[in-house]
Amino acid sequence: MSQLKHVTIKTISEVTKLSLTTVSRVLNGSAKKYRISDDTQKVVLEAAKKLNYTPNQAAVSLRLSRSFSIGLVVPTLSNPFFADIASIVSHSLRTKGYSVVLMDCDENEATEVEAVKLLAAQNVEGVIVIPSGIDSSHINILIKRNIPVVCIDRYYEDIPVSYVATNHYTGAFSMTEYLIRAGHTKIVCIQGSHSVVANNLRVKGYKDAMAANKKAWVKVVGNSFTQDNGYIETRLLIQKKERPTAIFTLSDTIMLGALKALAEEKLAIPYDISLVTFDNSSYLDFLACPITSIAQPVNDIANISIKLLLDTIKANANGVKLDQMKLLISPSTVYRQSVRILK
Amino acid sequence: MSQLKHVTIKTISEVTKLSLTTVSRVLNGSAKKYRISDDTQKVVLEAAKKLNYTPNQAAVSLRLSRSFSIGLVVPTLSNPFFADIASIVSHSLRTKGYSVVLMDCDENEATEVEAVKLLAAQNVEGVIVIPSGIDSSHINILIKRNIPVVCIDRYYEDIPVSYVATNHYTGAFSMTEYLIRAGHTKIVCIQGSHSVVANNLRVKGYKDAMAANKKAWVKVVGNSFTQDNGYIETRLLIQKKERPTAIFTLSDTIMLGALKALAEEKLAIPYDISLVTFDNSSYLDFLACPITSIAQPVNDIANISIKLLLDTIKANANGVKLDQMKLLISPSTVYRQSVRILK
DNA sequence: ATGAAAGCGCTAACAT
DNA sequence: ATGTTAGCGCTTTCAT
Repeated sequence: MSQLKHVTIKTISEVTKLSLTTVSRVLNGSAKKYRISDDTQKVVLEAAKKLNYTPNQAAVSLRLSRSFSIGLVVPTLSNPFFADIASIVSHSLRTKGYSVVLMDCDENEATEVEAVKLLAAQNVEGVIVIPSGIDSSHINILIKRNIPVVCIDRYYEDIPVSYVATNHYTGAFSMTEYLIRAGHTKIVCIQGSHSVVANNLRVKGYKDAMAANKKAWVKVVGNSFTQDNGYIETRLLIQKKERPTAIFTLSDTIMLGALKALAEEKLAIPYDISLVTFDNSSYLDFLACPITSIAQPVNDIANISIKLLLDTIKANANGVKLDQMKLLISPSTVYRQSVRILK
Repeated sequence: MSQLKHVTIKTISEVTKLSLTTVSRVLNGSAKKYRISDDTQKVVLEAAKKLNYTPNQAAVSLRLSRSFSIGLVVPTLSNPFFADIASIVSHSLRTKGYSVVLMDCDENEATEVEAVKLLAAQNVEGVIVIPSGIDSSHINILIKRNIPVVCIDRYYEDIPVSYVATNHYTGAFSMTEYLIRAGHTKIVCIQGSHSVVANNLRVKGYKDAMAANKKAWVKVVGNSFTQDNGYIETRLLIQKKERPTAIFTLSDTIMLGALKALAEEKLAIPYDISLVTFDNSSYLDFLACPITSIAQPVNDIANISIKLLLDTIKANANGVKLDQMKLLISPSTVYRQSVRILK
């Protein structure tokens, strides 16, 4: 290790002939609290600057038992929805004095468990997690250690952790009703993975809307949030003699697959078949036929989660236990030209 | 602070009636090195598990003067290219025992400077940065503190920092030649921001290819990596009497704007005009006309950067100074149906 | 095979 | 207005 000797407050104390305490006080901004003279402050500050001093965070953390860092656990940043949230979270927490330790779990539950354990060991002051699975035992490690947790998007049934998510149910419900109002009766829903709560809520929204409007032709197909799934299911659907009049894909990835299948069969949207989706990626506007979509309220979700987490941390520090919050943020619908009005 | 007393090695030492030293040795895996008996090991391990012990990273860091963390500075995760890199970096570094501290700078240079300073204060062992600007002084803070740095995508002319990037020049060059070989003569290039090195290299690739093939009709327009820019420039271009036969947009965002302008004027790709782009977002396959594109080698870039950084860290620890590396990774071209063969 | 003790860099009682 | 000192949790040299 040929590192040049680190500059510490001790170095500065020697150089300035002042005590460690005084140097420390000046350097961490509690100078006026201890009425340290302007002259002294100046001497210390100058020495610090000249020596290029930076505090050793490990020492501060150890001393204060605070890490000034917050964990962010995401399934994968390849998903733009998660990436957008990570972007806001990282950026916003930094302005509040926290570093963000990122854990990308590659959509793997086992990886997520490891990630959470690592965060616990690092004594993060809180963690925001977008869970990949349904098992909550690893989250319990955090709870037991009294580390505040906020879930985004997906949540656990069995533990009292606050969460904020899109109101998937009302989103899917209102989109389905929109199709029904437009005169569609044979509306099929291509879903993502059943092990994802968000998916199931969307499916329920679709089903309930169909039931509420006395539509008998209820059909849910598919099993994953992939283009392949959208492609395969759509191919199967359009081959049947009783072809749906509208397709509701539960994600943009699924939608892309559906699009490909429709194009291959030369079916035009919305003339031959209507198509709506969930996510509202920015390219929807620029497709051959711009696709109507439910838009998740990413900004609100990220900002509310941060506020919730920081509030919990603060309450915790004061020995107060905050109630679990369940916040469902209403998504908006972006109407484009992919739905044919049949009546 | 109503925290329950933390479990430390001291707790375990008291419970097991063994010394701190022994407990520490067992817990950090150096048991056999000190020939600690199996019985003792078992006792310690069991107590640790029962008490739910996790080491205090701050203490370890302080003691070892190692942080086990690496900084990742990105302009914004809203850009899928950066998000993909962040995903791989976070995931891969964790398997190598490092945490990743994420700094999303919101494409703001001042924010980036702050971010870098924070990373320095945290004693990260290295940092991977995708620079937002061209000023390098903040990076010098890291260099001075002997913290290894690797740049991705963009780099600094004036400091000897290793970097890895797409070979923007050859990518644009070969794409342009492809258009020329297809018989195009009036090829226009819609560029992004001139303050971005990657942009300028792409422009140069385009120009050089045109020159190498003696094409006089060389035209570069535009000034930012946005849909608006693509839209506006394309509207202007197609209004002219001497309309280009092909448009080369230097990013997918720009391309989306171009697409919109073309659709509004009912110009069909590739029949009325050909279109190629740079980035290769996954939706290109599903557009009305699938668009031919240069694909950045994200995986290679991320993995090579990581290797480079870790090698530098290792060398550093041994007092060796590694040479600056400049790695340009060749992008690939994904051919789709957006180019009309004119000869 | 196990332990005692020093010290990493910092902060905060507790002096004065 | 400034200084002395103990200690946060851990690793490691040096003993035994």
